[in-house]
Amino acid sequence: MQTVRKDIHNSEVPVLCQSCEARHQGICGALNPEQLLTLSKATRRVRKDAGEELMADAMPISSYSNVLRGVIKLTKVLEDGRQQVVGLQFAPDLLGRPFASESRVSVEAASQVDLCVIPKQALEALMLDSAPLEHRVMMQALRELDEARDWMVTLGRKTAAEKVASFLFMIASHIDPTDEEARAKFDLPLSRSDIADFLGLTIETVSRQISKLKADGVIEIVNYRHVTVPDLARLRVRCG
Amino acid sequence: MQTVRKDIHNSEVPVLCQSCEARHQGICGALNPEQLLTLSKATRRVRKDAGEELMADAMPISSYSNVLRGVIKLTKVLEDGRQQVVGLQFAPDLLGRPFASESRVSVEAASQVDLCVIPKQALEALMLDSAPLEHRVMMQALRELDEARDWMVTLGRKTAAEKVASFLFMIASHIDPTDEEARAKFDLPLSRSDIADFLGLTIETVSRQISKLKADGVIEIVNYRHVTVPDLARLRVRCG
DNA sequence: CGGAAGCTTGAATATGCTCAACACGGGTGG
DNA sequence: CCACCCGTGTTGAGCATATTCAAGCTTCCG
Repeated sequence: MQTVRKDIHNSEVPVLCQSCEARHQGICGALNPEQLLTLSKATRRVRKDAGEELMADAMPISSYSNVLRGVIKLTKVLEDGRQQVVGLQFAPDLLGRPFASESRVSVEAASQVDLCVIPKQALEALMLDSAPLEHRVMMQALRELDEARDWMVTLGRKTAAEKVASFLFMIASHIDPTDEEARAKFDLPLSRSDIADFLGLTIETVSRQISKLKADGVIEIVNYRHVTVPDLARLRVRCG
Repeated sequence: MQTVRKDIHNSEVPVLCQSCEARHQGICGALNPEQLLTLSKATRRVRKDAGEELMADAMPISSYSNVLRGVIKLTKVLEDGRQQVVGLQFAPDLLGRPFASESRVSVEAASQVDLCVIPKQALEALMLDSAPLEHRVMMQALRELDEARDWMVTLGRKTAAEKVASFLFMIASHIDPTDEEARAKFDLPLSRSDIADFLGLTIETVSRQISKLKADGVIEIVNYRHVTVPDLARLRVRCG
């Protein structure tokens, strides 16, 4: 049962935003109805399929996007084609490097996604105007920095088995943020190839380690993508 | 020949700040003399030797610090002792995770450092008050995020040889930011052990790769720490 | 039913690690 | 002033882990 949340001046809240899941989360939560109205005049909702590129590395940025649904992957590529996933973004994250004219990563839809696209100018103007908004954008950047540093430990110091366990554990806690002792059930938002690029491994190694976790009864796999973890704590101890 | 820079109301600029190298850089550059005066009443200068720990992981934070001289390393440690350096900070960076009650990394002086220590309360109060200050802090966070992501590519996808070359290239460009075609000469701010922890390698592998670069004439080593790079472009191509 | 894409499994190989010995340089004390 | 010692760095040999290359298997779709 879903009810529309009440704003103080709900009549002033743009129609599109009234039913938006992200209205009170992410950056929009920092805006008053008036600011929301200004912003909403410039935004548009877009759906993208898995695999579509939203922004290329080193290309000019013309817009930010709110992630409303689905998973986005940020990647970097070496000249010879070696690829590394450097970040994953979920709803209600804001997409786009604030205050940069060029993207420093390539941005791609990992699953089907819904986005609320915001022109660069519009959001940056509003940020100069609204300290709470800028603050929220900063808090997201800081959270991403924490996550990146956590991941550096995984990339630099964990074994293949620990890397794969860490990845599964991260997805499990992100998608299904129940208790650590609980059972979890979810669909992997990434292909084996994406997981490999995220972990700095080959797809074969990822596959072998997943098979091993399955053989050891730590996870159950149906249909490649669908995973069940009977006991998250048992997965947790495999993360190193 | 060093001259003291003129502020509009130089008389109002605190004595300590007047001769401070970082006065117009880092976060202090975003402050007017009045704000600087308020802040300076709470700060104190501290010198730390290489190896001293400034902040422990998961411990409460009571202060921020401006790095005035030297190199700081941010590390994370796994339960079994495996260590990963997740960031390096140079002058005039601000030390300390903004708006967090606990540190998420362990902070250690990699060389002898001079710091300007700022109580947590004082800086955060000023940030709420001054959008330009908060903006500058955000810009640093975003730069650190960019750097972390660049480093994830190195950790995840580069060979040992490329990792070591990348590290030397990064230090060379940071310490001696001359042209890429130029000759560079500098002291390594990190021990072999720190370099290994930064690159996700062992000290033996780091040593071997440095020896190889030396044998190939890409770098010259005097005295372990002191490095000369006759041609940065030749080092650059080894970074992958 | 056939084909393609994505995934798994196996065998051989290479890259970086472990363990161990040794070298260098700086400081200390006889 | 030299001998010694300790921390730090280098080098070598054997080994383990993850990669490469190759084949075969699922699942999805036409």
